[in-house]
Amino acid sequence: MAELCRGCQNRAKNPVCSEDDAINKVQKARNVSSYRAGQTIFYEGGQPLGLYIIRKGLVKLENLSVGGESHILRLMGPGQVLGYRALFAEEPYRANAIAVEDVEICFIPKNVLFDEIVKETPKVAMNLLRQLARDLRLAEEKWVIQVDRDAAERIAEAILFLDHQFKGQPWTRRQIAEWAGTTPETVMRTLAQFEKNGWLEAQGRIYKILDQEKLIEKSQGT
Amino acid sequence: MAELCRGCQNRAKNPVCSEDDAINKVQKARNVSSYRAGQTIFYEGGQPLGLYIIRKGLVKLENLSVGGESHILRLMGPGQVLGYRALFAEEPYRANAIAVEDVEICFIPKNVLFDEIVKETPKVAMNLLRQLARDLRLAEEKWVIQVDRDAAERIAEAILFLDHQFKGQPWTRRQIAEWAGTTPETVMRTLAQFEKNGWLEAQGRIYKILDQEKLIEKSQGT
DNA sequence: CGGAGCCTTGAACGGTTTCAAAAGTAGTGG
DNA sequence: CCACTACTTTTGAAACCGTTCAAGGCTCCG
Repeated sequence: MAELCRGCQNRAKNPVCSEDDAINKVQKARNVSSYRAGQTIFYEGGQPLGLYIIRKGLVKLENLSVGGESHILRLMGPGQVLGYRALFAEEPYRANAIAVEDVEICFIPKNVLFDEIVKETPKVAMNLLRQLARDLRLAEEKWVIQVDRDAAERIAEAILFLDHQFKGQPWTRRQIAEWAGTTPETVMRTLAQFEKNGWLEAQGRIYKILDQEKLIEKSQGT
Repeated sequence: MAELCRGCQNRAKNPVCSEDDAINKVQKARNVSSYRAGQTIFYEGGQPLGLYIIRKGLVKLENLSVGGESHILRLMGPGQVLGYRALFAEEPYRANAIAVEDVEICFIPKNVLFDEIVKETPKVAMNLLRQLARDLRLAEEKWVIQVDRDAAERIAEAILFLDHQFKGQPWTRRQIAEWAGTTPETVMRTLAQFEKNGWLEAQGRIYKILDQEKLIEKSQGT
């Protein structure tokens, strides 16, 4: 049995649960469920029925192009919300949400969220606006980086981001490539170079940053 | 003297003014001003003091990279809002807003918008959430397109977008390049090719689409 | 034990950028 | 109104970065 929302250690990180005025309504309406690593939480094309809040584990939002290549749009960990973009845009999902590890998730149905929580708690609305506005900055930054940084610079950026947001998490070369907008081969060669420079150390799929300064310098175009 | 907000033909297109419950507050608080083509409305690094609504003309949001290259992040026309991302993110502006043509703009101060409009009119909050969520989709799509379409495909996409959103507007090769994430030379050569194919016709800086089907096909990677 | 997917390296190809140069165009200020 | 300046348009040629293809060995899971 899941504990009460009030005691949840993820409350503070989250635009909905963090407000005392809303927490009782969340408690009543929420629905907890689990997914194993690799399982899909929602599919591209599906209609959003509510909002997900990650309680434990890591989720990736992946977009499949016509050629079959996969791109990672966003990564979310404990305390972060999921599935809100399509919900508020009143559009179908445009990406697959896939559990990278075993995951536990709270679900809040759309009508409760809209009619009881957002409408009656302006602070939640402001929090969600802040969240979307910051995601928009990140997405626009990602495009600019894709346009005028070369592959090595983007990979340095990716390593720094992944280490900062999800420290100690293992990543395959392919996942890093799907995040950085390049190929696994290029990630391979570039990371080997970074290791030779003494900027980081790879233990299997876990990377340890040895010289953050140099990586930041590289990521910003020398 | 500016006419009353109720009679403004841009009301419907706009997340704030479209709601009857809010329009009187907007009318009282707004401030109309004008900018000549080429003038800057706000600067990267500045603190947002409120929200802009474009009444007339075209505005570009441009990001300058360290190398001095300029990238167009967003383009806004009459009825669209401007400066809301930084405002709701509680961050400084991350781009310059520059008038592409002569422009007239309504300004609504932050405190009125937050305390009197958004807080008291949940529909405005929902409209703004929808707007941001859709911008986020566009930004993420733009990144994916940048990653796995080649330059010609991106330029086809750009021409279709610009024609759809801002029909009859003149564009320099450089502006198209800054939108499509490539160089003016590549835009030049590609558009010449499109003309030779009979897909479009250039009259100076204004482009007329002759074969939309073929351009759509090209933009999606043949 | 078998297979799927990942890691790793090499070599070649090709699309885009970069550099350069000349002509056209638009806007500014005297 | 003209001249000057700055920017755009246009085309050519060369260099280069990163992808693509290929092949071997690896690990992990069923």
